[in-house]
Amino acid sequence: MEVDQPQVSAPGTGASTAAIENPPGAAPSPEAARTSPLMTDVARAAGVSPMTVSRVLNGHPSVRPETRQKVLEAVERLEYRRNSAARTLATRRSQTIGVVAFDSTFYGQAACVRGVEHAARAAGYFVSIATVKEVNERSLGEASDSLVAQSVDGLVVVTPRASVLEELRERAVGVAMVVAGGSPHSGLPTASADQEAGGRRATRHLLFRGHETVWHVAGPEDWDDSHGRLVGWQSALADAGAIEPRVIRGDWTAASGYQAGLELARHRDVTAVFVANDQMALGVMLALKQSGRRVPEDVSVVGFDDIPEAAFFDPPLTTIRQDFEELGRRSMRLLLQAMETGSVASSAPVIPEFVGRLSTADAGAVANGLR
Amino acid sequence: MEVDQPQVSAPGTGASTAAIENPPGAAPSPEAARTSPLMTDVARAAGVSPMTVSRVLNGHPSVRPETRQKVLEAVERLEYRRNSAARTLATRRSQTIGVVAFDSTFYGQAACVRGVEHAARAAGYFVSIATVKEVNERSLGEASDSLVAQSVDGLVVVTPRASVLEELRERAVGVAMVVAGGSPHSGLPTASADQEAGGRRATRHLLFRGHETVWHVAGPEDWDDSHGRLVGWQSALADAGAIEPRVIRGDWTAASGYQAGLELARHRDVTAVFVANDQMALGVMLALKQSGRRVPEDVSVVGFDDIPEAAFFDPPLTTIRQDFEELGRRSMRLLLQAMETGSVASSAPVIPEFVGRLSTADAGAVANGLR
DNA sequence: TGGGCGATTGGTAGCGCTAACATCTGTGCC
DNA sequence: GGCACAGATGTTAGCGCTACCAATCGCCCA
Repeated sequence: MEVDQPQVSAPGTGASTAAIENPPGAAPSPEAARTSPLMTDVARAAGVSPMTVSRVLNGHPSVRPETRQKVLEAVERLEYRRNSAARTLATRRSQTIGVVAFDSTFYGQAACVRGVEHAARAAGYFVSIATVKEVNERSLGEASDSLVAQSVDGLVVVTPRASVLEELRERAVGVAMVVAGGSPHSGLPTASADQEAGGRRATRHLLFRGHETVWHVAGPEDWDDSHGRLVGWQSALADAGAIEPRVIRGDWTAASGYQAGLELARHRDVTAVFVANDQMALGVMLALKQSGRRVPEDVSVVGFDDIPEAAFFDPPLTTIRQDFEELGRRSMRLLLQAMETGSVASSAPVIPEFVGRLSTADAGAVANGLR
Repeated sequence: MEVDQPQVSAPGTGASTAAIENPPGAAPSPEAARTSPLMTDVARAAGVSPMTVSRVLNGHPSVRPETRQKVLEAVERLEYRRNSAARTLATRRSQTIGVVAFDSTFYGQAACVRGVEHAARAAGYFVSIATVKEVNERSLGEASDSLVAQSVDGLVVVTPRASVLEELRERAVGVAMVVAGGSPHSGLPTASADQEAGGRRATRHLLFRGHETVWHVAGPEDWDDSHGRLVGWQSALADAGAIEPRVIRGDWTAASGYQAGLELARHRDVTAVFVANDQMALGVMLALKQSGRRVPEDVSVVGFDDIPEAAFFDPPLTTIRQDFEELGRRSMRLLLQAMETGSVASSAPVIPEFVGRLSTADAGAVANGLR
């Protein structure tokens, strides 16, 4: 059988027949720019080979300045945009990093994702996000799968629960991966804040103010942050020889804080409470006040996070500030490192900062000039 | 430039050199499957052609069930993942939609982005996000460019200011684009909430309660939402024949609300305030209270948005609820439509809902049992 | 003055997938 | 029984870019 050799597409014979009759340099006719220009078009316009265009666009050093100039002008003139799919296919790198995040309106999570995103863009990466409604192996796995399917170059997992990551490491083989938040003991490079130090700081503040002991409204049991803050609280109590009241659990929402506040109000001896986040502290304070306990005169309250609204609660909330964006930035830095070197060192935990406001007072002191 | 460097993470570096002498022909060692399997591999494993594998994976109808089964099993067995860059290159569709959003911690924006994301994933699309720090032509343009460079199939712009979109339409040629939030008059398909109706509702509520007039703390002038709420307030006032007090401007933050509250406190005749969002309302209330004005006994306050914390402000805030996630979902629906049909109809604005709580009282009524 | 070296540039061959055809079954019908 | 026809599968040729190597050029030193 005769194999008729199909027309070898000689360079210059370009694909589009229409383009042939369109002399270069002509004013862009309305019909002309049907499809967006290709690297070949730029090359032709600049009088160089496609390869040279590629080199210019990739910042390759050995291109003569004037050649580079010509190419850049052609790029400008044709409004050329490199096709990233083709680039990804050829280089096996997508210039995209994936973010797996817990889908919540919690300030901290959102701010952290923001930090990652900005750092990524600053480093020249695109960002693809997948949020999960529940934090468990399966959902995180699916999310990371979908990101890996997009061939991301790296993965930042913003998760409250590091224990859940074991399996993820296996699913996302070949992709650099770091964790933001969570405990730094996950076996993966992690950027985290020292929750325990924060919890200790909050508790000590209340103890120093003369309170015999400090109650604690904790977050969900399965969050590393909850755990850290609780442990910090316990250790500060132990150091001071104070008795440890029963822990009350919330779910981070103001509503759960309100419930916790109602329960606290039933105990006549409560004078100081460390609440594991600001939203819950808001609820706690409302419940306390509605139960006839003044804040801070009767009960002092310390929150955690320092969300932007905390300074405008009534009373303004004493709290522990976390820099979530910084956390995001750090994890991105870690990821860049991991992608380049394969290194796996976690960065040292950030120490949260104490922010004194008006929701705390000395024990037993019916404040006079506090408000 | 360096090629893939299979950095063995094991501490014992000596082991890696030994691995080089790994003789060929040995049983599939753990080292073997260096690269991920290709469609060709699946095809071979299933005893069919690559094209058939492709068809199965794309849900093409004309594949015999048993063939499909064989292929799926092979896919499973080899843990095959389709390379999306290659797919994108071949199909010219990336299965990714881009989201351009204003980079803020504002609850509404974040919730809206979430809504988009979930709807997108439900529809089988990846989501790539670019946030901008400032809302102007240039920054939005850059963000959308970077998304378009990723060859997204569609674009959702979550913007507070629709006027800024003119230029965007030209830059993102060939990409379907819709707007979430903003005014519905941008010339682009838009999913929005009826801010004006919300503002009117809030103002009327206060008027009905017997207040002679209602003051307004507005958002930034250049946000469509601010404008709509303000117009609603004005129209309700006009309808009632009430005089229109001077507008006080904030920037959405609680801090700016606090400043506004301080100013309001200087006017002895203020008995009712409609604040353009809940965060500012929080600040307003604190300033009012610190200035010796009780809420709601002396001054009634209505917010806007119904953020999750609003119910736990002190007093719990009467407000206008917006369903931001629904907004996101709607804009995604619009986008899918636009991508399929090229249609450009905006969806009807959602009407925000009134939520009565304790921050409002009848004019002049020194409430007894309100708390 | 010739060979060699580095800096520049070009050609070729894919990256992994799918659209569009070509081919091969099996079926129903006259 | 042969032919049209549809369903199931295979073959070919790119999608737009870059890695790799080859070719070319200028310039230096012996």
